[in-house]
Amino acid sequence: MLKYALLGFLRYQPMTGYDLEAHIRSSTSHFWHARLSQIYMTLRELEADGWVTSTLEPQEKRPDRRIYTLTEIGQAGLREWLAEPLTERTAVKEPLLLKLFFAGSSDKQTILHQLRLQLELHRKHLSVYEGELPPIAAELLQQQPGLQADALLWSAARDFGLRYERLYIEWLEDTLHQIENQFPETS
Amino acid sequence: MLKYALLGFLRYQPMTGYDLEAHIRSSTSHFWHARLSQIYMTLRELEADGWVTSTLEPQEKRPDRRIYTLTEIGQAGLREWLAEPLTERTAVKEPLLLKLFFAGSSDKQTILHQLRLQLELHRKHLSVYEGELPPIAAELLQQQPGLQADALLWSAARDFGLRYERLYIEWLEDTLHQIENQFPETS
DNA sequence: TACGCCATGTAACGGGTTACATGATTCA
DNA sequence: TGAATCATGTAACCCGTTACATGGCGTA
Repeated sequence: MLKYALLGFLRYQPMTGYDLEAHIRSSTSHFWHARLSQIYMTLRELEADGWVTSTLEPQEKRPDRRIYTLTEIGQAGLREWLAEPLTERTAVKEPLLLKLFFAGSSDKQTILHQLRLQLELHRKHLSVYEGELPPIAAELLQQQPGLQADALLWSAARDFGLRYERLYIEWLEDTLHQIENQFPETS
Repeated sequence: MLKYALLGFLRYQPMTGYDLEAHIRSSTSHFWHARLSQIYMTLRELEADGWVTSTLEPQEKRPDRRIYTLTEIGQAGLREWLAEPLTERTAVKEPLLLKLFFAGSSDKQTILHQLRLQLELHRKHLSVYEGELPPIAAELLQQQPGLQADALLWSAARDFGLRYERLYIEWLEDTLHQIENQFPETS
């Protein structure tokens, strides 16, 4: 699926793998992320399949920049993927819940400690998240008018992320209270 | 991580891979799932590491049942994992959001259609979910008293799943309205 | 002086999915 | 008659992570 994220960003403008990573981090990372190494590998594969082409821009005292451009074939591939509906819901995989589920014989304080740590992490994340109006996306909007439709979808995706973080925090708070009050003390 | 789910269930009683799959499906599947093939492979690995042992229970006209039992080493491994806190939040990976994010140049009706399909899937899932009081877990509770602490945690995990589904549905409804009203018609 | 940014990649490994293979029993 | 349940597994593949390798520039 990463390949479609890359194609999606390349539709706006040609870019390097490094640039793509920055775009992903600053705008889709709340629902889709990737490591640089994987981005570089995937770009190679896309090029091998003819979905993108690359040119080398020489640089001194720094590795040459390899700039990727979307081809006709790549555009068609992206369009096809976009048109294809997802016919299943995506299953959740949440390690914290797995651990909590089996923690019945753990020490009460250990469980509370773990949940409080997660609460802290999620609160921090939410506050960062709330503070950002995705800067790279904003830049794109200024450069290219006619992306209002895109902007609407971007904000819908962002909204999901915010709601999710709030849910997570509320659930942690409620669960902490429940465990504080109802979980048996270790005897 | 699957291995800890298997150990977690084996702590209650010895079981076959097939049984474990049923337990997972009926109680953790909303936040952790696995295919049978993966379960069988993982059990082999656990046995090779000495975390479980297995005995063959002969059956006629059906493959023999291989019953797995948790060892001391396995119990210690599980305990250790339970004590280890998760020091990061788990990143979300949601294909629907990725697709939506890049759908700016798609046809309005195509987008609406995809979101409506997801809404249907999530509503169906929620109604099934709300209807189930995990039967296998309930059985365990009857057989083994002293699992009230476990039951509290099970219901907390279940609660997360329910909230998540409700959030997803609300977000889909809101997003559908927004797109219906504000997304430009394809000209 | 040390950390973060820029900029590219390779190699080994891990976890998970899909497809394949077998086949009787039970229930609608 | 056909689908679901019981019951086990193997092999190929795919996606992703971690670790390794290189190294100058700007800034605190």
